[in-house]
Amino acid sequence: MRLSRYFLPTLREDPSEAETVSHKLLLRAGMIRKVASGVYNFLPLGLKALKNIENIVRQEMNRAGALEVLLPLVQPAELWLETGRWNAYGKELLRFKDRKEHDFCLGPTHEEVITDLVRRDVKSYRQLPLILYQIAPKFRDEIRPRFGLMRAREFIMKDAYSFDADYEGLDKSYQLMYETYNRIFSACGLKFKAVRAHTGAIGGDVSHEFMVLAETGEDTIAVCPKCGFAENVEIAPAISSEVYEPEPYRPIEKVYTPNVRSAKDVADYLGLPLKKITKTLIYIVEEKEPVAICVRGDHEVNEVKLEKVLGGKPFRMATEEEVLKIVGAHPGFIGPKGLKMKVIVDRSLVNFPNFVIGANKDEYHYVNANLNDTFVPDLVADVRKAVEGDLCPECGELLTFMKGIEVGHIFKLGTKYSEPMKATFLDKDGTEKPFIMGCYGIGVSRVLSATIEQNHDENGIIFPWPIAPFKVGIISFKPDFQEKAEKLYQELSERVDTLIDDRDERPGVKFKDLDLIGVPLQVIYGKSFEETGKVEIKIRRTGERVYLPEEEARTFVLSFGEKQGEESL
RNA sequence: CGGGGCGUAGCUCAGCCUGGGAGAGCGUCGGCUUCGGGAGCCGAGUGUCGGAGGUUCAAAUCCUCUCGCCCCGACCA
Repeated sequence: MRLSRYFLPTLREDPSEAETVSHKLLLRAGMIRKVASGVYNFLPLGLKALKNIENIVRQEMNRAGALEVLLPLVQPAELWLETGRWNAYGKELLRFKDRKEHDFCLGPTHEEVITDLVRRDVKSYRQLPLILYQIAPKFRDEIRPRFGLMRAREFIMKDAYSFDADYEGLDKSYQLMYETYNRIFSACGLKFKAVRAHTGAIGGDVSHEFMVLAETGEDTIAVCPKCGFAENVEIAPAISSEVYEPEPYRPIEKVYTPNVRSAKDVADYLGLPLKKITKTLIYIVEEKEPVAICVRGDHEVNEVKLEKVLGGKPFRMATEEEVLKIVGAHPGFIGPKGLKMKVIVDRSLVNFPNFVIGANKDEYHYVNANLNDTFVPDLVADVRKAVEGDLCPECGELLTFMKGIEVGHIFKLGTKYSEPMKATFLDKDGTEKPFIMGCYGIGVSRVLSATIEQNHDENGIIFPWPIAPFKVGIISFKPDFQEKAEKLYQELSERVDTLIDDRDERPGVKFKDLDLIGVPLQVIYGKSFEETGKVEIKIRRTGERVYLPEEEARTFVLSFGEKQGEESL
């Protein structure tokens, strides 16, 4: 591509609307432009990168035997009524009426549509297993779209659905997709981790998330450096490495603690370590029964675990008013002693000597509380989030924590959709059975964001070779070199996406733009070519420069690409 | 949904407190010079000051309403 004929509106300054690196760089590199909150245009450069990701995904899905389809963005309410999600799905589901006053929605996901498709035309176990996928826009009316493509309302997703005759088949399909996802993200040249995860609203019992590792990730994952254990902290068991030293028994004592509501305030006020101050949180289960949860001041309640402990019943945290009404004291002064409700304590309080609890009276706490002495809990359970210093539940090694961006999620659905939608087939034994389903998503446009979060420096994007919209950029500084640069451009263009900056711009501008848009290799016809006849090749990622005669430069570029391709597989 | 902030040239932003001429830098267009890291000089164009209403002799500026965008939070006490 000739830059003089390309549409590449790069920005020198950070747009004021962007906060995160990937958002800023996507805008500055002229890859995307905002149309509305959480809704974006893809410009030629951005689309090219997106297509590269899509094609990697497509290639690997096809290799796995999945078949590509295209499902509609607009979906009728009828299908969603069948599964009950028309009402169950919140405001994220954008609903509207057509001219005939029929209800429709924009598809945030496609389980209903695909299940409908398959139930109409798949009738026999002989047609199974079947994996269908699409790469298409989705719309979710997010509460708060943010970070550019990271959490957009309209975004590109690859979603796949597997249909099997039995659970053994589902296990196989799931395993196949798990391996395919590993191939996909490797082929993209990303550093990532597959972790066990919470199944969430989509349901099912097993799920894995694929996390691109980046400091700015919104998820935290716990990884064991020894045995390979990896889980989202949303579900990771919390096993403390701490051993509590026994302390002499001290009688419980009520102390005056004015205006200290947070655990940290109480710790500072009493001159005790934060962990000695326990927090008691009041939850309302099924909108009627209050339940108290007790954790150490340096720990946090994990609501995913809590949900399990509470038997999957719906619950929420009590409001300040409710706490006052039920307990008679404000949040911050709540404690388990004398509470007239079910009390669940985190197991980190077992054998924890002489801790502090709220006194259920404003401005007062108890010190020297002890489990089973000061109060007897109804249940001791793991209800906290795992933290630094906790141990691997499988091998006992210290866990490592890292941040990740969720780019893929795979689920076993079972019959969650096939049953209510009466999607059945005739099995070998002549009986009618619901399909056993799985679903597998990749946030394609989010992968682009995540790629940039993981691969950038102060000068701009550093695209991994497979995703780079252009692999090579050619710059020449003297009119005399133009012809030679042009010839190399022609040759390289036959093999890889090549950009030649033929604009009448100053060198600085050309360098800055090539750096900004993340072209992996820059071929420069400048000083070195004039003096020695060798072109200069700059490797964007390392800043390394090599000087080669033109012939060798050509093979260098091509073999560089192949090498990158191999490394990423 | 709660809180905060912003909306002025294509972009980044000043001007608003304390009412009176709509501005700067970058970009764009023309010219000269320059040519290895977002050059210099000369010249040119550039605006419903988000929108509506109000106060006033006079509103980007004060008041009311409204729309849009961004950030933080959505109860970890």
